[in-house]
Amino acid sequence: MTKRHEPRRPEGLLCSECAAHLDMVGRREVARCGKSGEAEALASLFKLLGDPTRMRVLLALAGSPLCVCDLADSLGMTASAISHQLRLLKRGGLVKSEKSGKHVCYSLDDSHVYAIIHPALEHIRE
Amino acid sequence: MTKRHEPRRPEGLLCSECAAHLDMVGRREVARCGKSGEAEALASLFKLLGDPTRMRVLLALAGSPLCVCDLADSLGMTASAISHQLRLLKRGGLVKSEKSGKHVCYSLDDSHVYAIIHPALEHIRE
DNA sequence: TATACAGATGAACGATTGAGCAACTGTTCA
DNA sequence: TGAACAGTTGCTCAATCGTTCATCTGTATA
Repeated sequence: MTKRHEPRRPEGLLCSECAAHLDMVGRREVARCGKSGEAEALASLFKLLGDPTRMRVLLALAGSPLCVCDLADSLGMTASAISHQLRLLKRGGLVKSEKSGKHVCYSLDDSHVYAIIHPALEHIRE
Repeated sequence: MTKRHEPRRPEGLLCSECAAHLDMVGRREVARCGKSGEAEALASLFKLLGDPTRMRVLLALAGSPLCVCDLADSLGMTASAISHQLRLLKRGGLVKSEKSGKHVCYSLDDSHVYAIIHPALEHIRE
């Protein structure tokens, strides 16, 4: 006989009640904001996420905070290119930086990033 | 004495248990996918969302399905411009179309769209 | 102080892209 | 049939964007 325990929830899924709630609230609020001028702000946020280099930077930082040269090494790009993109990500409030001696350590600034990327991941996996 | 009822949940928020679960799973999965080649697919999905015209189209369609000329009217653009963007959105699996006589009716193709836009909305509202 | 390294920044180049125009297809209605 | 309308598509152009290169600042080490 199996022991009584918390019901196992499939990874990445919410309980049906919460999923329905999230879905309903999401639809209503998304449809409503079409009337106000938030479309442009949304678009520029997504544009920030819509570049392969910047996305790879964000995913790397989702693993752990990294300095510019580590990012450049692991992505196989110049530090200059990475620095340019980090500047945009920082201006958009997606990453923050902390100076420590000669290095500058970057990390994600906003847990919303996970909440945005995760459903997108489910979309591209169809 | 107040009647016993479902606890009122603030709009747009999940119960704390589900929120924590979603957050945890989100972080883990997002960090992990950095290693596989999904960054490019994610970026091209977000690039699709990263244009003001396309975002306004999506938000309009979140309200209700619309034909091209209605979209063009309500957004103050030519049908050609809208059609060009709808083509991209359709190719990306974000909208679907249904022909009905002279008109072509477009609607959102994926409920993930809400799940992606909603947290983004919370981000830009800080 | 001199050297080396991490990072930032501005200019410039090549590539991409959104919108407009014109031409075209397909449907409706007189 | 023919006119009118809805929508699509190829072409073009101006604007935007990402990367590279050269240069500059600031910090650590010899």
